[in-house]
Parts: sequence; structure tokens; C-alpha cells
Amino acid sequence: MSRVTSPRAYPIGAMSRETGVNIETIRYYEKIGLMPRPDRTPGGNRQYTHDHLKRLSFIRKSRDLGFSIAEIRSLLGMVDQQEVSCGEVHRMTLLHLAAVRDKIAALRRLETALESMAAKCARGDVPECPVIDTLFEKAGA
Amino acid sequence: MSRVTSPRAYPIGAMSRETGVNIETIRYYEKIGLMPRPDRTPGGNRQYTHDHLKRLSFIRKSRDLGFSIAEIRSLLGMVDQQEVSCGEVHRMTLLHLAAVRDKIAALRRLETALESMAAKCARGDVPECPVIDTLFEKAGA
DNA sequence: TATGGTGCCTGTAGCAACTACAGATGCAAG
DNA sequence: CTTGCATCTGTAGTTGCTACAGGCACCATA
Repeated sequence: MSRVTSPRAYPIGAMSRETGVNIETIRYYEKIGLMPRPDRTPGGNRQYTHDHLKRLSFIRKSRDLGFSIAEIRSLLGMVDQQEVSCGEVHRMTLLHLAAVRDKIAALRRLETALESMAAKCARGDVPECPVIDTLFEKAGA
Repeated sequence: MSRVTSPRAYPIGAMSRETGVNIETIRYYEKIGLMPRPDRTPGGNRQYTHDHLKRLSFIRKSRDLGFSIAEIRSLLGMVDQQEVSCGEVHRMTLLHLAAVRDKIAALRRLETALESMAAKCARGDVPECPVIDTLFEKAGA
């Protein structure tokens, strides 16, 4: 392993490239306290370490998995306090999984409704549109 | 049919009750031009008609189907100009349907990832948590 | 050493689509 | 005429960023 591939300090642009998190978002994470304030160069530029990089990619991966900032904050809180309770993490994961499944179910219902609306459609250039009619129908919800 | 069940004018609270859209949201729709400004009582309270009610429930139903405000605006634009092109509406519906299907697919991948993470978990009160480890792993994305 | 071209800085405002106040009136029943 | 709920306006907050504007920092080359 060469030094070149793991430099001591990363400027923000390198962090962004490595993790895929965009620069303003990294600064945003610092502002909301998700990322710690890094050291600065004499001129004021941020200088990140490899630990920062690991943390940022943790955040990125968690976001990709749909965890909210609040959830990530609490996961990182456990990590930071060296008090990772696996039971707690497992519980959060399952809760999140349940939310994801609910969303899937809701979207499936939506898919069905849209399909049946689209199926009714003559697709002509006529003003009588079954889709619009459906949406204007009395009850619903 | 008695007059009582279909009054000539609805105050905003009645609109809210009938459609399930909450009061501040109705005012918000007015502000962004999705609902027209209704007449007012001498004291300044909004007085809606049955047409307003139909329009609002159209909006509600469309939102429930996941259409964005911009999409609803364009649907209503066609209705307002009496130029409903069924083909155009159909196209919008299919586009939206495709977006919904994409979301479902993304959520399914997410579901799978969360399931496999949760499955690895010992659930103990130990600091070695497979979930956290997974999130801290190198690559990802 | 000067210079140029990125890269980075702060701070503010904007996006979607609402929601939540505060503080002041309207309105209708008793 | 009073009481009390309904509405009013206007602003700020929510989530998770993104997009400027106007300015310095940094580093390689000439």
C-alpha cells in the first residue's frame, strides 16, 4: 500500500470524490453536527483525515439505505460513545424495514390505481377523458 | 335531497372536512394559484362554491395518486381551458406510472439490503454489531 | 517571484409541499 | 351582548439538500 493512495489529509473535494457526497452537502453535514469540524489549513481550508472519510461514507451508505438524518445521528451517537448496542441497532433496522415495506405497499396500490385509470383511456384527442373524469368523481380517498 | 346537505357556500372549514385537505393547505393552494381566490363575506372570510369543492377534491385525489403540484397544475390547466387532450393526459399518467414503478424497484432493493443486514445480527448487547460493521465497510455505493 | 486557474471559503436564498404558530378579527348561538 | 369557536394574515419551521454571489487559498508553471 503506497502513501499516495491514502494521503494524510483530504481537502473537501477529495472527500466528495471518494464518497460521492457533494461538497455543499459535506459542509451542510458539518453545520448540522453530523460531521465534526475538521482542522483547517493556515488559509482556512478544511483538512480531513481518513477517519472523517470513513464516517462520511457511513453516512452516505446509510442515506442510500433510506435512513433519515435523525436515525443516522442516533446510530453515530452509539458509535461515538462506544456504546453500540446491537439490539438497539437491530431494532432500528427492523423499524426502518417496516417503514420501507409500508411505502412499497402504498406505491403498489398507487400503481394499480394508475394502471386502471390509464387502461380506461381512449387516448384520443377528445375532451372526454376518463382519467380526468375519474379524478373528478365524487367520493374517492 | 335537502338544502342542508349541499349549501350554496362553504366556509374553509367545511371544505377541509369534505375533502380531508387541511385548512392551511387550502390557503396554500390559493397562494400558489392552484385554487382560485373565492368570494369573501363582508368580514373577509372565504366562501367557496360547489365547483371549488370539486376542484379541491380533484387536487386531493391527484395528490393521493402521487402527482406533483406541477403535474396537477398542468392537468387543471387543460381542464380550465376546456382543452383536455386525452392523449396528453394518458401520456402524463403513463410517465407517472413509470416513475412509481422505479420507486418501487428502488425500495425493493433497499428492502433486500436491510433484510440481509438485519439477518446477520446477533441482537446481543455486544459492541460488535454486524449492521454497523456493514455500514462502515469500505466501498459500497 | 509573479500569475493563472482551479479549489475552497462564508453566507444566504431557494426547492417541494406543506405545517405550525402568533396575534387579531369574524360570526353565530344563547 | 357576550362567549367561544372559526378564520384571518403573515411569517417561520420542516427535511435534506442545492445553488448562487463575491471573495480569498493553493499550487504548478513561466
